[in-house]
Amino acid sequence: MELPPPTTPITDLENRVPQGRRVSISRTEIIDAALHLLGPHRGVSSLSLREVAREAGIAPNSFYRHFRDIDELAIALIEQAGSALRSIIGTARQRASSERSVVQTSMEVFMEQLRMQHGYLPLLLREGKVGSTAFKQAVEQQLGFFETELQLDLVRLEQRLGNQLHAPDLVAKAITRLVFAMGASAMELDMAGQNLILIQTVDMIHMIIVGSRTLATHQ
Amino acid sequence: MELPPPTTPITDLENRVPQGRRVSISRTEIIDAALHLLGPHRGVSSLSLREVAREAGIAPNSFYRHFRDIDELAIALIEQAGSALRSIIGTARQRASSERSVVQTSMEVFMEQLRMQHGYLPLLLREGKVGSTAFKQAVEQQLGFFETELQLDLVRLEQRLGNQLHAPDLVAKAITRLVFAMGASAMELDMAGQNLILIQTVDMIHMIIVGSRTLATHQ
DNA sequence: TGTACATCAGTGAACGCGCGTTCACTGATGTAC
DNA sequence: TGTACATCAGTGAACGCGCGTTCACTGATGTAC
Repeated sequence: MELPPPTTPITDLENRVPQGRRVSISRTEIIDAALHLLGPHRGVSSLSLREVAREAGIAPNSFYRHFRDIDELAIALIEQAGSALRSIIGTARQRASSERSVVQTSMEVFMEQLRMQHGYLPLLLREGKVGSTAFKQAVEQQLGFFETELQLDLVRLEQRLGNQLHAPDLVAKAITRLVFAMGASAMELDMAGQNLILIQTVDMIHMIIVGSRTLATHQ
Repeated sequence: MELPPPTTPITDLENRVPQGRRVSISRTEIIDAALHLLGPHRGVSSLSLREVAREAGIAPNSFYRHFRDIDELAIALIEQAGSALRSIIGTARQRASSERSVVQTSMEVFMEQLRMQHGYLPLLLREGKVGSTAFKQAVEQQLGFFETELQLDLVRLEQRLGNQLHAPDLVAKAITRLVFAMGASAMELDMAGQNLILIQTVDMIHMIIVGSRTLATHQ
């Protein structure tokens, strides 16, 4: 009743495949609609099928042409958010070199993402404890990817510095979990509060790394 | 239709206040009903007023005599869970003395709580990111209490051992957040997986403490 | 190029359901006399 | 002790709502000839 076919121009992808069968709806458009509904204060689990359909400007049952149910959409959202963020953080890490600046730079990028109202990070931070098993596994998987990449970077960096690390896998896991937990609390705070969390988290990360070095050296 | 007045015997509290005005429903009974509905896989935010009322054996609108809405019940649940757990962990800490055994013992008690199907811990672990502002603040407050008590114990212990700590408040905060994050992942796992998480978390905690000592000493 | 046909993404209407909330009630309990 | 009354915790019925899901449809598009 309200929304006739959306007036936004058709994407480039659309133009590149003109002989395709697709008409006006794509999976991506539905995902984007869901993303738009999820501000900084709403969780994926609170999305309803009809609401997403409304936002995407399609009939409720058209949803089923692209996803089996809402849960499948939620998982797609998490996967998209995870890979987008890993790419962003990965780029940030490459630009920094010394240990302090790597940690500092990564955390700054992280907090910057946090502040983006409709960004991917709040999405990942808020989820993971509620929802279907498949959904929780999807979140856990993304965290695992973060840990693996962090561990690689850590080991590389410490070798360059001539240091040894005790249990680098646990160092990476501890840092990842801690950063996500701290980030989740930071979401509710104002700018000053977020900066405090940033400083605290950087300090915590250093304690973990220094502790790991000390344990590797002195025992 | 199904449930006439519950057949469970009236509590001791009830008997101690015989001239009170209360009839068959108490706030506590509603909280217990909600607790019973929340197994290891359901979040507080998924509870409906009617469902809780059904479980408590009362009419849906009787709920309003005790709580303004479901959110007020959720906050009461979190507060009860938090204080119960702090008491349990506090007792465990007092029984242990050396650093290793304090960490080890506390974590064992923690994991034991985790395994209790209708216990308080899963409740606290699952929440905190979704829900009303008041609800999230209630969860954050409980975490703050944990941190404060942990910090007191840490400082006391390290003084006895003759060690100094860098930023003991951050050490307590990092440990608390980490333990809760690791615990939350452990909930989904079997016994063997939970034991692995236990070992990993103990190791992580030591890295943080050792790192804090090293930073306090060497700079 | 033109026409007839098959495909299938998107749809409008309808379903039954559980929800939160409201209303006026009822009936047990405590209190006043 | 007995009676009349006020209080108010608990209730049954009803409301309108948004939900997920289904059905048979329609009409644009690609394909065969």
